[in-house]
Amino acid sequence: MTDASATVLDVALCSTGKRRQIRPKAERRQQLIDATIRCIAQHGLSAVTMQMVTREAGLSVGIANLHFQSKENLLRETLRYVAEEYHNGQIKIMEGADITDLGDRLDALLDFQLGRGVTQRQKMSVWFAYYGEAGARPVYQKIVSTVDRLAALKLEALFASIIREGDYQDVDPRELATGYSALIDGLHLGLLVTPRELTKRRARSVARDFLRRAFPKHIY
Amino acid sequence: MTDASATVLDVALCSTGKRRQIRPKAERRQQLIDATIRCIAQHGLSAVTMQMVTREAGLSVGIANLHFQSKENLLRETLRYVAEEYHNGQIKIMEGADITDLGDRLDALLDFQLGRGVTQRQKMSVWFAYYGEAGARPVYQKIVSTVDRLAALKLEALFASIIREGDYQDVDPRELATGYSALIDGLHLGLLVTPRELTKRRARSVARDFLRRAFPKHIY
DNA sequence: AGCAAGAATGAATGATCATTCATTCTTGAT
DNA sequence: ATCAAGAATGAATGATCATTCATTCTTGCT
Repeated sequence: MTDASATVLDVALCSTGKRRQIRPKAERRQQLIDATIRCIAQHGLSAVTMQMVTREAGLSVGIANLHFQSKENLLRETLRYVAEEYHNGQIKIMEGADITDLGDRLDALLDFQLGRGVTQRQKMSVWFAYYGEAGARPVYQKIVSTVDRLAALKLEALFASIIREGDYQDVDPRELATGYSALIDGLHLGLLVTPRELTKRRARSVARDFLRRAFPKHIY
Repeated sequence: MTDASATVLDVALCSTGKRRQIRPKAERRQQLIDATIRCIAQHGLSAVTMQMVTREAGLSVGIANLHFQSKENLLRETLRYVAEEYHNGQIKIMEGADITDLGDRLDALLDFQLGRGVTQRQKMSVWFAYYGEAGARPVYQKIVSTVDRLAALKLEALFASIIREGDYQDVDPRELATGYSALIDGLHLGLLVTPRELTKRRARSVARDFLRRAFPKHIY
C-alpha cells in the first residue's frame, strides 16, 4: 500500500491536500480571472494584489505572471471578460430568433439586465470599479466603449422595430436607447451603493415603468 | 541691501520661488482636498499617492499627515466634500424660495445636474472612483447613502407637488424619483466613459425627455 | 522505465509607498 | 528685539508589492 506515503506528500505539498496540478493554459487563465473578480468585489480594485489573487485561486504567485505577464494585463483581461459577458448576454437576447413577440423580447432583456446573473454584487462591483478608473485610463475606456457600442446599436434597432409596430409618435429610438441604457446603469449603481434603499424588485419596477411610458401597447 | 541673500534663499527653498507659508488649518485642508480631487481625476483613485497629492498642492509630504492623520482619512474627507457639494447644490435648488414655478424648478435642477459645474470630468471621475470602491468599503457606502437619502426625499417631495399640481394619474413620486436619479447617474457615467458617443447636449435632451413623458404639462 | 518539454512553485529582489519625527521656519505677543 | 508656540519640511524607516527565476514536479512520448 502506498496510501501512507501519498498522504504525507499531500499534506506536505498544500494545506488543502491538493497536489500540484498541470492544467491547460486557457483553464488557468479563467481560474485567475475568476479569482480576480472575487478579489475586486471583496476588497476593491485598488486593494487587489497579485498575492491575493493567486491565493484566492489556490495557486502560487509566479503563475499569474506566467499566464498574464503582468498585473496590468490580468486586470485588463478581467475587465474585458466581464464586459463581454454582459454585452454578449444582451446581444443574444436582442438577436435571438427564439422570441418573436417584441414585448416579450423587452421583458427578456429587462430580466437579464436586472436579474440574478448580472446583479450579483460581485459582477456589479467589478463593473463599477473599472468605470471608476476609466476616467484616468484610456485602455479601460476603450474596452468598455467598444463593446458598449454594438449593444447600443442593437438596442436602438429593437426600439425602432417596436416604434414601427406600435406606431408610436414622437419617440426617437436613439434618444430612448440612450436613456434606457443610462437608467439601467444608474439602477445597477443604486443596487451596489445603496442596497438598503433600492431593492432588485423596485429596480425592475422602475425600469419597467420607463418602458411602459414609452411603449404602452407593448408593456403590460 | 538684503535683496541678494533673500533671492538666494527663495531659490533654495522652492523651485517656484515661494517661501514657506503658514496658513490656517482649514485652508490647508481644503488645498489638500482640491489637490486630491485633481489627482484622482488625472491618475485614478488606485494610483493616487501621498507624494503625488502633496506635490500637486505645492506642499511637503509631511503636511498631509499633519492635517489628516492618514491617507485613508484624506480620501474619506475628499469623498465627503464632493458628495456634500453635489447634494447641497441639489437641495438648494429644491428648497430655494426664489423659484416658484415648479416647471422652472425642474429645469434648474436639470441644469445643475447636467451643467458645467457637475459634469466637469474632474468631479465625475472622483464621483465614480469612489462608487467603484463602495462595494468593498462600507465607509464610502455610508457617506454616499447618508447624503443621498436627503436629496432623494426632497426630490420625491418635489415630484409629489408636481403630480398634485398637474393632477397626473398613475404616477408614483417615489418610483419616479428613483428612476430620475438613476437616469442622471447613468448619464454622468456615459459622459465620463464614452464622451465620444454621449455629448452633454444629448444627455440633457435625454433627461428632459424623461421628465416630459412624466410631466407633459410642466416641461415644454 | 527513462526522458524531454514545459507547467508550477515560492523565496528572493528591488522598487514604491505611507508614515514618522528631528529640524527649520514663521508668526504674534511681550 | 526676543521668544514661545506651533506650522511646515523632507530625509529616513519599515512595510508591502510586483516581478523574477532557479528549482521542482507532472505529463506524455519513446
